[in-house]
Amino acid sequence: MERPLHVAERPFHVLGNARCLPGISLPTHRFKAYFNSNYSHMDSHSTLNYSINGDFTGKLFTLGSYYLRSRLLFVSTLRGGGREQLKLDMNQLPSSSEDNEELSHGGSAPPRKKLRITREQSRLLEDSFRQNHTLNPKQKEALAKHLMLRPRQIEVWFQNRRASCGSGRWRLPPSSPAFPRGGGGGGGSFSSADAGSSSREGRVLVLMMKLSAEVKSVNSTIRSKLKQTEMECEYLKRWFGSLTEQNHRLHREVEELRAMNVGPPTVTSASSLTMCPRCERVTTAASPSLAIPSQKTLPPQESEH
DNA sequence: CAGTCCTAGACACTTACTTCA
DNA sequence: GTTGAAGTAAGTGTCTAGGAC
Repeated sequence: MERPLHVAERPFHVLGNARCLPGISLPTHRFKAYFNSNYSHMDSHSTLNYSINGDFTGKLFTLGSYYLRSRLLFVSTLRGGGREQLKLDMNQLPSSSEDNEELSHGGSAPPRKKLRITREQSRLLEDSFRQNHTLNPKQKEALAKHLMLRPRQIEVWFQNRRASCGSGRWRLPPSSPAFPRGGGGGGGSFSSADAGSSSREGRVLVLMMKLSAEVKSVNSTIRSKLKQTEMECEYLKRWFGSLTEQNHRLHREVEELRAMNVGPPTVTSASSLTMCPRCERVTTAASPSLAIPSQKTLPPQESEH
């Protein structure tokens, strides 16, 4: 069943964007990333041939789009001018025992499991990161093989690692130590190679300046958030004061009405109340001017004081 | 050569899982 | 045992460079 396809056949040529499909959809490169990540032991082209049968093989050119839901691959094709959707059950793919284990969840998306990278893996990744903050595909593949991880996991680790040391806005020199992270992993110590460097002081100085700038930035963020919280607190205090005052006023009115002793209170029957669907105000049919603000009424604005 | 389409990689932001106090 | 915070693997949306046509 499996046969290598000529490159010119371009089985994954997408005529439309996968995003045009409803539900969970993947653009092409994401689908490939997913496939390579989870089915790296198989060739994606031949897998499609295997799964969809020989009849479909000839139609691979006309793939419209595809998307994944759980482990189901939906392939939208363009046959005879009309759209047709094929459902490819990945459960039927020849897969490893690990995959089969994951797939035994009755079709629903399995709970997201979190991989914990071992210390040794982390150390090697840190070493690699220290040498280069980005990986080319070959390096990624080699590292993945060496660490017994999926290439996608290496990719994600490097992305997160870059993000954790300055969001990629600035880069450490290739031989500089990575930032130490909470909980360790040994990322913060100099290697023997660094110790022998003649420009070590200079790099340390640069690193300290960058750290200082980062600290200033973080402090600034904290200050602005604190300021915002203070303003919100002040606002809520004023609102509370306003409501308290309103409450007192209403109590006084009730007392005054009781003092007037105007006979039995006239209770408005529920049937005579109407609610405006737009402003959600409850009014009586007789006196729409006595509108009662609903609970969704916004708190008083700054300008009201 | 310019324009268009597609791919793949990167980043920012977010979510969700795990660990630990 | 429970809970909340912190750390972090992974998901998602978007942008961009580069190659093919």
